[in-house]
Amino acid sequence: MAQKRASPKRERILDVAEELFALHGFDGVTIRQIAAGAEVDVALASYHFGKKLELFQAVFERRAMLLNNSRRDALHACQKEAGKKGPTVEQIIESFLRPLELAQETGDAGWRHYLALVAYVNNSPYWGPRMMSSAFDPLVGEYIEALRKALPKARDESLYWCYHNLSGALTLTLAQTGRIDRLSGGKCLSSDFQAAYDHMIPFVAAGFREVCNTP
Amino acid sequence: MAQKRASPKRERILDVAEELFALHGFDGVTIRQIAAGAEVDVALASYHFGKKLELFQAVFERRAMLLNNSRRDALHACQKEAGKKGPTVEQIIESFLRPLELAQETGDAGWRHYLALVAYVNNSPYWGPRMMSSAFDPLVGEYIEALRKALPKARDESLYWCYHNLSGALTLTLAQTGRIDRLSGGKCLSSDFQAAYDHMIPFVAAGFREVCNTP
DNA sequence: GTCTATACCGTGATAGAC
DNA sequence: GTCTATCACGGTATAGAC
Repeated sequence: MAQKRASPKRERILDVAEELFALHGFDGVTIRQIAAGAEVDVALASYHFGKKLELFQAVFERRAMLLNNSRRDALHACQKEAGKKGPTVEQIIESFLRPLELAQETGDAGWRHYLALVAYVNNSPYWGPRMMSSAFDPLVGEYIEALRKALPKARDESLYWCYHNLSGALTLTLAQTGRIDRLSGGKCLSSDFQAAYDHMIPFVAAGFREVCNTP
Repeated sequence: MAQKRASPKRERILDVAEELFALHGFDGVTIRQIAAGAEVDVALASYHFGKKLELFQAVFERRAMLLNNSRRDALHACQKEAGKKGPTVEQIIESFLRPLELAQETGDAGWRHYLALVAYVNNSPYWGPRMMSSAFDPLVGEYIEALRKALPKARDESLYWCYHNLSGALTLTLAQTGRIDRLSGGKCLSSDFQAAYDHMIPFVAAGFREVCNTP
């Protein structure tokens, strides 16, 4: 059933599937739409990936490791730079979010689509528990530990709920719904990631401090 | 094609559709599943609601007005209580969130499902722009105005981005994905709405102050 | 007016021939 | 790797029972 090596058509299937799944969800997309978008025969998707679900998982996993790596690098870099006293809350949040901004602002639209797909999965009561934890929670655990060090008085529950708030704000940003465009009458744009993170980082850091600086 | 009066089967269709749409999204649910869940004939859904899309909209709209009303009441109550100087950021956020907690903690599971559906819609790049703005943005505008009064130095963009962060944190809470349960090793529960809002309110209020107290 | 049984017809996932 | 056939399922319309 197909090797894992990169063939151009195989990659095109993944690219198109990524975009369509991000926009319409797993059930809102048909193999035929994907095949048409990639300009390949319907059957080639099953040839390379097997069932529709397996294609979905392949799309989800393709960039997960890359993302985890660049985040881990950013976290370790800021820890190294901060020395023994450890990084501040802002620095930690920054190292969590900026790798996403970098990915989104590559010319490669694929990263934007992929991150919208992660938003879909993370917010889904069906897919969330099935796919998010295994792919991302190990590294999130490292972030929580770094935050605990920066906020030594924090209760565990507070740390997790604050992370939950961060994750939610981030998820809505990744989803690219354009709602803020309308609400603000065009003053803010969903596509303006830099503005999103510039506002999110101090917002979230202040939230962590407020909630986690009391034992 | 049917009047709007309440018939028991009609309500059951709405209830089941609400739950299934919230869990699986529009395309992940079939009319037949809904009919089976409601123990009615397949054709009854089209009899009462017409096309699948219209059923979806009927579900979405059924509780939207009720929700807006209880929020508006809460906002006006806190404004009245605060007098001429106006309510604090905390009080405004509280009046935005607590009505949801009340709804979720009714015995009526319908409200939990409905709010999970709102989370699905709000986070969807497809449905979000089509359904959220018309239903909820007018009242959100009132909230923004109240916040502007409490944060007179704020730039417009900052207010909107902060609201976006609030909306994201809230959305993930409404979605009930159970991810925090795993991540925290059971210390926090998606189903514990009181804990969620108790942590969200100070978190968000501090974020607004941090980002919006500079011109 | 409310509801059921059934039929229609398009579409989708997938297997198997080539 | 590609093309085609299969077969189940889904949305919806219709006819008529209660």
